[in-house]
Amino acid sequence: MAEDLRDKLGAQHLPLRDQVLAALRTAIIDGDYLPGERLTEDRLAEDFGVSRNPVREALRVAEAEGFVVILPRRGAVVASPSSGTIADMFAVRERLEALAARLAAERASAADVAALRALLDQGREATQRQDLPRVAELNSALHLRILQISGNPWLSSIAKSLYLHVQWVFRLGAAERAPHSWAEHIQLVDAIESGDGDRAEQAALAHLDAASAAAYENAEGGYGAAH
Amino acid sequence: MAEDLRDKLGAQHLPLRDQVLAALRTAIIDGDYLPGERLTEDRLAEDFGVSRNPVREALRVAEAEGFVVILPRRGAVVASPSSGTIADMFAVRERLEALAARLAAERASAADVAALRALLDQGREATQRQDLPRVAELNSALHLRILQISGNPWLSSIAKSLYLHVQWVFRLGAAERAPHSWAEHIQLVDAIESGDGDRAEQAALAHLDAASAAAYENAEGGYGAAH
DNA sequence: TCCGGACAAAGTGTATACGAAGAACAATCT
DNA sequence: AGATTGTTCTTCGTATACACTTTGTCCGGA
Repeated sequence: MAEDLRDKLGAQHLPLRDQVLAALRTAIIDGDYLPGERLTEDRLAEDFGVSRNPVREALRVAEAEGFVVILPRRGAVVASPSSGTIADMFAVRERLEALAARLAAERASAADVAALRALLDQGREATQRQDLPRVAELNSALHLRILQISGNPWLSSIAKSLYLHVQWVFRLGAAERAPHSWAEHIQLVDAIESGDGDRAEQAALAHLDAASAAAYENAEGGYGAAH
Repeated sequence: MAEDLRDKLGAQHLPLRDQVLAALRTAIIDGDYLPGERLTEDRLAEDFGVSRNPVREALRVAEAEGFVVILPRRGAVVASPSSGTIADMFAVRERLEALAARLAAERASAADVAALRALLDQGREATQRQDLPRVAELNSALHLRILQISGNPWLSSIAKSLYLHVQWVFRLGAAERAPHSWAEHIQLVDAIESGDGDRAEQAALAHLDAASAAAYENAEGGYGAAH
């Protein structure tokens, strides 16, 4: 048993615990494991075809990242993001991405800007094709790229983590909302290219405000689970 | 062997891994383990008087928190914060604590303000006594309290983590710089009490700017290690 | 019926041992 | 000297064992 998944995972030469962590994260984000669901070590070990050790190590990190909650002597359960934390997450993201936009504007090379423009083009195209999953993917890619261009590793890693959680909440809320106006993205990249930090920061703030409003409205109904 | 430390740690009923993690963190922050130093599992297990399992789990979390770097098949070494990351950390902290100050101003209860005032008093007193360690401790307590009052768990946990790293860098830089002007703290608490979010945010920014400048100047000489 | 305690089951927390594989370093050989 | 080969250290993953908690169940008695 368990050979099937192990082979699938074991193809690469990454430590198993990292593969388990990645698999666990995506399983949670994709809703395969729902908020409140119990994650016993044995069960996860079997699901991923590994022994308890890699699972345990992955669980500790997942806890630190906020995807699971571990109760002493009781084990792990999938965390339950409440609608309160959506607002909290966006409040933090807004500050962080505004800073990222400013730094990116101040530091972006021509190649950086070109890469952003390329993403913008692909996004426009995907939007026309109504390929929503692809648009969402490009949306993430754009934001992550700006983070990277900012050159601040702390900013980058923290915002990346927040971004994952935002995606998680979105997935749970069934509504696959049409990703927020691509026009805002264009203004943001324009601002970054101009090298004007203030302008870039304002553009980021405006974008995040709009996204936050939409997200909050979308999630208002509640998104199941979470007892 | 190892019974001595185990007894010391095992007094409470927290999972061993958490105790190991806490001990590891403080050991790194206090400079007992220096940047670049190699941390083999066996060695840590012996140092803390536990088996390798809790150590491994603690190491993974410590890696996620940025205190150690794990090289596949090579093991863990204490991370080496460079002077570049000091500036990066302060850039993020500035945004985050500004937000925290604003939220705290908007949400602080009378009891919250009273608690802050109490810390302020103790700080003034400790400053007069020239009890620098105590002042540093109160300084942390004040910032952490404001974070907590902000009521945003994401903000709180992220900033807390950043704060630990800032302390770490400070400890490494031998100079136990006189903690930045307590007067700035008073202005910050005044602003929070007033309930004026803008004013609180400005006060936080001013404080962080000053602290950042001092820290950067202090660390400029370089603080050993960091290859 | 409802309460309370004994009892069993499940699962975590920790320790230990073992084998495989990678990395670093020393010794050896050409 | 330079390349190659071994040796050693250590991580990585597996397996196993066992104590201890928590939880749930069952049963007898008020």
